[in-house]
Amino acid sequence: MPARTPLDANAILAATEEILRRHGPDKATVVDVARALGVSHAAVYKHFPSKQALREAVTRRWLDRNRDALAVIAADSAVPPVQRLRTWLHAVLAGKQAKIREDPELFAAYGILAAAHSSVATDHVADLLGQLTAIIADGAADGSLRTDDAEATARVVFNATAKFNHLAHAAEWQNPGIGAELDEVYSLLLEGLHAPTSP
Amino acid sequence: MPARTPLDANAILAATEEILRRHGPDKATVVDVARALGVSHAAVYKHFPSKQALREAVTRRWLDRNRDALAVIAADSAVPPVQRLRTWLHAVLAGKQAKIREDPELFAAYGILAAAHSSVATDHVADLLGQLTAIIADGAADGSLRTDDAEATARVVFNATAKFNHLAHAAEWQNPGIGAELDEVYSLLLEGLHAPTSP
DNA sequence: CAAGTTACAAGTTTTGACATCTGTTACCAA
DNA sequence: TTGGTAACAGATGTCAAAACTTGTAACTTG
Repeated sequence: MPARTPLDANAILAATEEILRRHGPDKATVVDVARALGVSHAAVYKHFPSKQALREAVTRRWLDRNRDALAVIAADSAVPPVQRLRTWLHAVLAGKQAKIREDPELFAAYGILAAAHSSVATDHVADLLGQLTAIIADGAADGSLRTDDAEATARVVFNATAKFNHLAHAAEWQNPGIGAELDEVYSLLLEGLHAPTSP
Repeated sequence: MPARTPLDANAILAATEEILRRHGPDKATVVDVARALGVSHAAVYKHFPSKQALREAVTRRWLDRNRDALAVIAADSAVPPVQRLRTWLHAVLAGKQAKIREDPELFAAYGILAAAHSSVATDHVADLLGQLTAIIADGAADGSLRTDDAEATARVVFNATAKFNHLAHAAEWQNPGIGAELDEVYSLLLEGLHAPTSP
């Protein structure tokens, strides 16, 4: 009995996301996904070589949605780079906070998947670093930011704000003061600690 | 049959550490600790009110050893505050890296314990922040560091170096470039990103 | 009475038989 | 050939019974 509706990769990903939301990452099975789609689980294996590949694909889709939302901020040349940097750093944090609030189960699921399949996570970090590099290069171009190497500086800024962008700190993002802490780090990064040599 | 050697809290803590090293945090039982000491498990309960209290005590001892080593660096007034800050930040990282290298099992065990009994962890963070505040206050006093509020600035520096001090990032500390990354963050914190207003 | 013991209730973990899941293969239909 | 099925072996997960762990209490000894 062939399928009524043609099964495509996107439908599988959407169903997987729904199963993940309902069952959590540990209890979500390929059989569950297939049942939700009204097919046998072997049909899913025609589109994805393994359960791991399916999970990676679904994680990548989720991270890419986030990346695209951030890209809009990073590329908004109407906003001065210094302010855009601040907005972008806050948006990275706020986007993840929103995911936690909206759907903690799904967020936890993605957290586990992202940690397990590291190429997905490292690719995402590379995407974000690209956006950050663009903002910093814009600042260097208009003279508002000081840097020798926008890419290297982007890495440093990303490392210095790890508490506000790395999934390992998700528990601390519930704290109401977290946004203010990010602002403080942002300010110190901009201005520096060193006393002026000629006051 | 009373004990030959008098059982004291310190002996229990040392035995617990050994059991933790051998069995890991999930499988280490109070009975194991008592057996290693040649007593019944009820004897251990004469010294510690609960298993949780025993675990906290052993974790606290471990963290305090670290704290004391760092305190020597933080209080070394022979070293200029700016340099002392750099040395201290590296020492926080290096101390934990050394623990991982020496005894990964025990480190993982302590990581789990510290995460579970959060008052132990928050107390330790408060200790470290106290040391960092002292360094920054010294810098403010001799004019080498710029700050309105040494305690607030210490918090910001600690947050900005979370990748190099927070246990959640332990896996990344294996990376050989991690020390260089810390140096880059340290440099950016000192100097700032902003272009000088009057060049 | 200080420092330990044995004995035990309540809760938690291990065990081992059973069920489910993953991934593959051989097959079917448009 | 593309898109599906059914049946299967081996790995993994589940569940109830048995074993162990925690924490307490009543007891023993110098």
